[in-house]
Amino acid sequence: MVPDIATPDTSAPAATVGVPEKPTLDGLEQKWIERWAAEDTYAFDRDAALKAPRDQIYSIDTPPPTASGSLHVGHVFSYSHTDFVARYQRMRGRHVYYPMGWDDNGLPTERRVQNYYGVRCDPSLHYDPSFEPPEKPGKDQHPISRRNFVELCMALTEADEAEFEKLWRRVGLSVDWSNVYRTISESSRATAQRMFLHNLARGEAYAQEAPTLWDVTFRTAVAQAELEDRERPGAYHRIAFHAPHGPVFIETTRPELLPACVALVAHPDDERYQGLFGTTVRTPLFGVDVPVVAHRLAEPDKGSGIAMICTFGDLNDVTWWRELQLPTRPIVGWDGRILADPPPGVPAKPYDELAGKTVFSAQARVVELLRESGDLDGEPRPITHPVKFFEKGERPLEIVTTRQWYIRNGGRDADLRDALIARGREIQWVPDHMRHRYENWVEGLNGDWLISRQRFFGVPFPVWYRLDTEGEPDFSDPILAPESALPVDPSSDVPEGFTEEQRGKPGGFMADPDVMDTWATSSLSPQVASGWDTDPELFAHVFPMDQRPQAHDIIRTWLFSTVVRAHFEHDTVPWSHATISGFVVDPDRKKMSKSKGNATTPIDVLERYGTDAVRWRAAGARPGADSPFDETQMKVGRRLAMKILNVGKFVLGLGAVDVDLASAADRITEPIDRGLLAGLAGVVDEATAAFEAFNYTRALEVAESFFWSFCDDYVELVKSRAYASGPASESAQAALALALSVQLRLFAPVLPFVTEEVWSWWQAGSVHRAAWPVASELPSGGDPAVVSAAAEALAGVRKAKSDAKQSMRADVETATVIAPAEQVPLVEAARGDLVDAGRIATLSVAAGDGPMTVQVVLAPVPE
RNA sequence: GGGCGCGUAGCUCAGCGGGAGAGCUCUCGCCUUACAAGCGAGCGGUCGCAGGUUCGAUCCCUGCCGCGCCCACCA
Repeated sequence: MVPDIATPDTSAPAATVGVPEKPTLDGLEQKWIERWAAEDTYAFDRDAALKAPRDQIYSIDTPPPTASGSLHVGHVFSYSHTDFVARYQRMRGRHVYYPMGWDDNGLPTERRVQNYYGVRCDPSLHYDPSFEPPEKPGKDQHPISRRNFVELCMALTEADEAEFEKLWRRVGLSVDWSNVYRTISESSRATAQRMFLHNLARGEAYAQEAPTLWDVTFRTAVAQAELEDRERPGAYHRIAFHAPHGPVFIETTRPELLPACVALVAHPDDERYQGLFGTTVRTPLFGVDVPVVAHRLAEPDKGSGIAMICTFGDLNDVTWWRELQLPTRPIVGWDGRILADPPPGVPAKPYDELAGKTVFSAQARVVELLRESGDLDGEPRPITHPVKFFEKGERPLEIVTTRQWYIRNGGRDADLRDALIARGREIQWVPDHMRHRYENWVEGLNGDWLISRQRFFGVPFPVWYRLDTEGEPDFSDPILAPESALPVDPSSDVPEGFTEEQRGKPGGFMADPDVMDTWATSSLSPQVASGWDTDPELFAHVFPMDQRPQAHDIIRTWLFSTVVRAHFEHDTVPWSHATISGFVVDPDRKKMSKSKGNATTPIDVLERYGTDAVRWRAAGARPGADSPFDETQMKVGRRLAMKILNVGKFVLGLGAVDVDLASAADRITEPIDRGLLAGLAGVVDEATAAFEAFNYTRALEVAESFFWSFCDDYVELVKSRAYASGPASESAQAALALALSVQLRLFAPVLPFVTEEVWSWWQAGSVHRAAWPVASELPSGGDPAVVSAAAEALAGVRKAKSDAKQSMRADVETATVIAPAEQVPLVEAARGDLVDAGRIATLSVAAGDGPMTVQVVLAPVPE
């Protein structure tokens, strides 16, 4: 269904800039980028939008690119996809709200700053206003205060973002560049903190001390959504525990966790261990008595069927520990090393041999000790097995008990989970099957969303804690920042009723040291972009937004978390449509990414083929479909752009330039001219329907296929008539003018530069502010079959010339078209054009059986 | 192990119940006053395999094979 909406006035007065002698694509980008900026071509008219009904506004929740990252061709493709739709909607007459954002807070920026300047953040240091980063990063990272560090983050991201904007302008994104947001900006921070306080007040956010997946390199907690499995070498160690009636063998890949062992576990139905349940066994080396317990998660056919539970080796341990209410014996610290002191009940010997070691060297030592004590049965058996990593990390995750902030996401609450799945079904997914990714993920959640990170460049939690007389924090009764004060930085701001001198002192206060995870702030991109915190009037008009474009790999993170936040705060979905783009993959079908070294730099491709050609190629990748990068395709796009330029020049030179478009339809009398425009009307309808379904690929395809036949057949057929004068000539000129105008507008969303260029030769204003074409602006009643019949007959003549290895200019003495009876009048209707285009002296047309044939007698070739 | 998607010309892909298509590549031609970064013509496929439904299947159903992605498993 195509909504019936008002379209802007297009009867602009002709203001011919002039048709150039030799049109060229060179320099088009720079020329029009500057012009569009100067004329605010893509500005969002807030005042008009606020008066417009909601369905005349189109708002887009643009993905804010990671400012510290680098953009490759894949980004260019997916952002182009969104721009196609934005331009289409704008031409449909809608107020397109299309801001750009930069995701500049978080770990990626911190890493970039550390490497770029050779610094690291040490929160214990004081701010040094005179600090200047070294010219060249030194070998050792220079420690600086949090505020100095954040200042560097701000400076570097600003520079990065300026580069990004340049690229996006080059790509031709019709973004309103007066409306750019940053996820680290003051208003973004205020939005994130306000939303957090709302979540907290409603019980949707909470803090908890719990075992947490922990990256030992970055020394921060990470969330379930940020995990990935990597195959790593390991080994099964068969180890004897001591029971009264002999050894009990367990198999483990992590013998170094032996001192953290709190129990052995087997399946309740496992007959081998029935006698042991309820008894205790003694750990080797350490001699700690641990119970043997039963739990359904223990798998009889895995290893020896009985496993040791350690605090904590993996998530299964956490489950067992929680459900079986076992004690805690933590031995791994935040830095990934074995803690200095043994946990309660574990003897200092031989623990002291492990203290301070990495888990890797601790494992080696434990194996030696087990070998010496005779508790290692046989040799370790090497295996490879999947190990959980932080997706940005380099070392396996540990599980460390820490205090963290969470937001409920249905991972521990079936009702909430169902509600969020229902939200997913309110969204229209493009393509539809991407919904499964969402539901798959929500159904598989096994815990709430961990949003706190032990990092520096992010949005801090607007929370302080009172310190008791011993200087210990009281987490049970946090001091919350008042909403009127947001954003706050609790590490430098002081809560009401306290003074800075009381910070960290007994009886005083301390700041919550953590910052929010990137997704906890980017999940608010609709609110940030729509002015929830800054412009409630606008927010009421553009939210829920119309479209969330994004890639499929972050459905579980960005998309899901955005749904969660909108569900809690607004009791709605954040947008009506989620359009999911695929990846650009290399010829081996591997995802393009900088880290893999297979990424193609966009600027290079844009330089070589031109923006329109690259966008044309991008349009060939349908929503959700991965698409291989192939330079030969870019050439095809460039060829199309060139063709539009050339045919535009030619058609206008044929007299179309003087045609008054408003009355053109009345002067189109020739059947083939009317037939052409009837065919074009069908193309307009198809392209429109395709765009309404976000199928820019199909929209381009129908326009393009029509266009090539327009150039190769129709223009060739009518050009000599158009050259002449009289009513028949005027008919051709009017048809050419209308067809050019409509086709430029059909191509405008995908090929903004070349269409704007040709448009500017004879029309006032920007093609991108012109009305999307509608069938009703074209004369009705024509028969497209006239064009196809004439083209078929012309092809027959061309084939004869080609077979005779003659030029297409060769003269034809006689051409005899034998066609099905119904085609005869169609060919006759185009007789004059056919004779001219084929250089035919005598043309006869007759009815016959079977498909059309053309018998051609060529004129003798003069020597 | 679960889910999703995809297997159609050498390549990239459209078509999805009654004629197997497009572009690129390749071949052969053509200086044709819009375009030689062009134009014209042509070669090329038992539509992954096996069953089933149907008067009829590339298209619908079932199973299998292959590829990709997501999730789970991680003693």
